[in-house]
Amino acid sequence: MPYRETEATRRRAEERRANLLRAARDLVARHGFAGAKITAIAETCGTSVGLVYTYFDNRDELLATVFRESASHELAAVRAGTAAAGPAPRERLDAFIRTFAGRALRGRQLAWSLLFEPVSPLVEAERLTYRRAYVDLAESILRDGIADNTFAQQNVGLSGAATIGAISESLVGRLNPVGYDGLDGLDDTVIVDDIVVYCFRALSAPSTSPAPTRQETP
Amino acid sequence: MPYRETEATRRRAEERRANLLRAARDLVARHGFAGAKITAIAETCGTSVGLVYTYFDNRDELLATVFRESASHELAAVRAGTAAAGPAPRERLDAFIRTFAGRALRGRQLAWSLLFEPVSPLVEAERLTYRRAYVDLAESILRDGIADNTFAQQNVGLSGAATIGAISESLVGRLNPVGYDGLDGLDDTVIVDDIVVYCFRALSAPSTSPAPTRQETP
DNA sequence: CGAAGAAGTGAAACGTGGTTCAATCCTAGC
DNA sequence: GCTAGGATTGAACCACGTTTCACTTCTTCG
Repeated sequence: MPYRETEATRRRAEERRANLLRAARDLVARHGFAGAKITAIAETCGTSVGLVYTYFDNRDELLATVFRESASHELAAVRAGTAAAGPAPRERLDAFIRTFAGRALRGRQLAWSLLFEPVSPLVEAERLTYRRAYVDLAESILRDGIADNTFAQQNVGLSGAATIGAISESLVGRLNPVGYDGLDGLDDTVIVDDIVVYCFRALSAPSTSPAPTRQETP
Repeated sequence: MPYRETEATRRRAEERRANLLRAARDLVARHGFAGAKITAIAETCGTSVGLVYTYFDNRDELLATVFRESASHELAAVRAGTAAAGPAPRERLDAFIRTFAGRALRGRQLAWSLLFEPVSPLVEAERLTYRRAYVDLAESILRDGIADNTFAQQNVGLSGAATIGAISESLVGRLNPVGYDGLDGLDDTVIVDDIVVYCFRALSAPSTSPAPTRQETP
């Protein structure tokens, strides 16, 4: 019985798979999911079209994997940024928004693809999962902030979703490859600052509502 | 020279066109834009596939027309609902949100299609226009409210977008045909009430303390 | 080396809708 | 009724990516 799977072959296979994923990720980050065509992926990493199908059942599954990897990377970054701000809800919310918005504006095509680009249902399901994760993160900050009176008493679930919505919608214009943007001409940092202001006002108790942090002048 | 265009023929043609549009509208309201296939449209109003192309250049243009009609109808309804509330910014904002959210929740598939369903770039352009119109409407309420001190001094453009985003995102879960919804189990009216609360908090001046740090950006 | 069988190739088949167009049906005016 | 020319039909066509699969190349081990 010749041929046996061995360390070398397994490693090579994993490498191949990783290569395909990397190629796909790059294409997505450059041209969106629509641009990640099987032929393009194969070509990018110098293999044949058919090979892709020995590593992935079909395109959707491949794209879903790409989505998962990219999105979880982003989520981890936002979580890290938030955690780095310490335990105080005020600082955590500030960091959350700035990390999220900042990263999105720095990698626009990717952010747009992850947040808004039309995708197949399978990938959309993946997106829903991550959207939930962001809402959850916002909610947990919110809950802590309500407990210590930083934020007003409120429907946490709704406020979480609404806040993610407010942030996203404020960014769509800038991220969309074919933009509309009623916010043209404004500097990115101004936008982010104003998003922070908006969210703090939206979540804080009217009576206490303190000025948000890190307010540099434009 | 036999055959001449006449009143009767013209009327019949317009009727045909209107029929096609109505069929398409119904299909969109029932199955989304993806469900409005040319064959389905033709079948629905008992004509041939080919005929569609004597009335519309191509599918995208037809769908864009459908979008325009449906969206402008919705927009008009929201405008009317808002106007009916009188001149006071507080009541206008309240009416705006309730009309918008209420209609969306009453016609979910249509609302979802108009707001979120993946569509071709041509239709997406149409969507952008209407989204802008809603943002504009929100902005005008906001501006008036700032003038009479109902609302806080703020970046009107951003707050308008963010507010539309907050409302939309709070609704996606309920509208999405394949839902995620972290807000399951809550009653529609509760949701709408809480959206109103959220938006008012987001836009209103803190009752006691004066305007926040960052002054309005034009 | 040679056999067993996995890895890899890429051209052709497929699926899905939109779009065309030659053939046919109608309508208006004589 | 007849004709010119528009209205209507629907099967064939096309576009375009995805997926398959018969074939070739490579890897392992006795």
